[in-house]
Amino acid sequence: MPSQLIKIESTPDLVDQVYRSLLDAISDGSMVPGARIMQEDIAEQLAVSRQPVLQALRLLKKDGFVLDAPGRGVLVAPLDVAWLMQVYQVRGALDALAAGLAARARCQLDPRLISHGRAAARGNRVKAMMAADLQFHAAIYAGSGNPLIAQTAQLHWHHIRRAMGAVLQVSTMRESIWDEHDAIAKAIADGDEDTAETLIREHGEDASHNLASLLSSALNESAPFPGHHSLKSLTP
Amino acid sequence: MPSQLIKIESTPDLVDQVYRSLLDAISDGSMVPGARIMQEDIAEQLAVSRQPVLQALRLLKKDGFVLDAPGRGVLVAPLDVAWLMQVYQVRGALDALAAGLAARARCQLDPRLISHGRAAARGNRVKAMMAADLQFHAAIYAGSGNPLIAQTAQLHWHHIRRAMGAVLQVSTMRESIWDEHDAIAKAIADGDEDTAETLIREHGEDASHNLASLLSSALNESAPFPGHHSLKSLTP
DNA sequence: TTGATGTATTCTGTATACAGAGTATAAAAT
DNA sequence: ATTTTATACTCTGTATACAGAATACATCAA
Repeated sequence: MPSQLIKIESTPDLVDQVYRSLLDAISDGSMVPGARIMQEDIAEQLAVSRQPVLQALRLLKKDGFVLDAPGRGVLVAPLDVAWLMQVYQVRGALDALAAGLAARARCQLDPRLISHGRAAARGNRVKAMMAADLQFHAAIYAGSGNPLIAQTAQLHWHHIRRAMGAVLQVSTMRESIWDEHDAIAKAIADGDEDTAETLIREHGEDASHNLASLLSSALNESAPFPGHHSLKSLTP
Repeated sequence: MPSQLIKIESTPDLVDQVYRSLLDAISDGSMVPGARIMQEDIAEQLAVSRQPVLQALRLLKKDGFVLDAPGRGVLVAPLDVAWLMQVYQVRGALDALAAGLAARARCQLDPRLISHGRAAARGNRVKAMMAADLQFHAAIYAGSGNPLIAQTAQLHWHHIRRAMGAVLQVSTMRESIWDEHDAIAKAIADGDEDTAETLIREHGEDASHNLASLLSSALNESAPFPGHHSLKSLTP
């Protein structure tokens, strides 16, 4: 018998790679909301044929990141405050569910999530803040024991990330959210379902209102400037 | 100015049509759980090329209706009680959210939904019962004013429909659920958010437990019999 | 008869080719 | 100069063609 062999991981599918590349580019704002997407351009930039691009675009359409523009292919979905609020509502419900389940399981979240989060909040790198925030919430999803929650909410986070990137205000990520996170983690560890659900619900509503006001004012003043398509290459 | 013209509806996309056809076939059980899917077969049955089939399968994979079978394409997702429970959990949260929002809007559900539901429950056509059930819940989604809820939950209903079809027991749909529906509708109309959420939550948990026990016993006894692929034609 | 190895088949994923729909441009008429 | 019409171009969706990977079968050896 040969010594332990490392299992080979599944084929990196071109469609998946294109999907991720586009999702990233849209989420981080390098593909401007409202910009028209041309399959051939994307295909050329990523050095693949139009086929995988076509399929990836269809997946993104299902997720709401691109919209049909009947006569002229697809568009990067414009930022829409109403839509964002709907996303927040659903994510709030999922967060509450996950927090309750995690509390029932008396899940111990890694304390470093919070300390790292505080550190990021003290800095001024918005991306790091958002990443830490997501990591904390993702830990709750994982702790819920229901992978469907994470799968669904993960997509919502991309929408939120996009909106946050649009309002590049550092204030969006005030440090106090980590006090809230701390309280939530404690409630979960104590197995206090009701408190965990209530806290995370309020937490989500705060974030929602906060982003709504920032975004709606930002959308009104900013004149949208034309596309600066730039995708990361598939082969890093 | 020409007189009112009826707007022409968007192109019936082949991919969408294949997607719906497959989703229907999987949901109603005519494509057996665990059966292997061959693109060429599907393409031939629907009289299209493999291309739209390929894309539709990828969408279905994202939804969890088909699974990757690394070396051999895709499989109709086997019925899995644990997975179903997770679906029910998420749907429960969405239902509660929708019911609360609908109550806040003091939404008046069409009373015929319930009377028709009772009529169906007295009959013995399982499909009609499930349809009435879905219609009631869909009305709540619509009443919530948040289309994202409906979009997400709708997929879950297909999973549930599939599981219900597998346990063809009429008892699954006892008439008493329409008493529960009635109470929920009243709470919504009265604007009583808490009651509506609580009632629909219990309602969902009952259904979940009910289906879980039926399904797990059914899965243990039934010897799965080989595929009887049969798809509805694209052009009816 | 059982096991292993080589070959052929099958099926998927990607690329290329083709046809149709729509838009924009240019030319012509008022 | 403005409006209308015709032509060319662009881009999408679908079909076909191609190459690689995996499986199943058959052949051969023990």
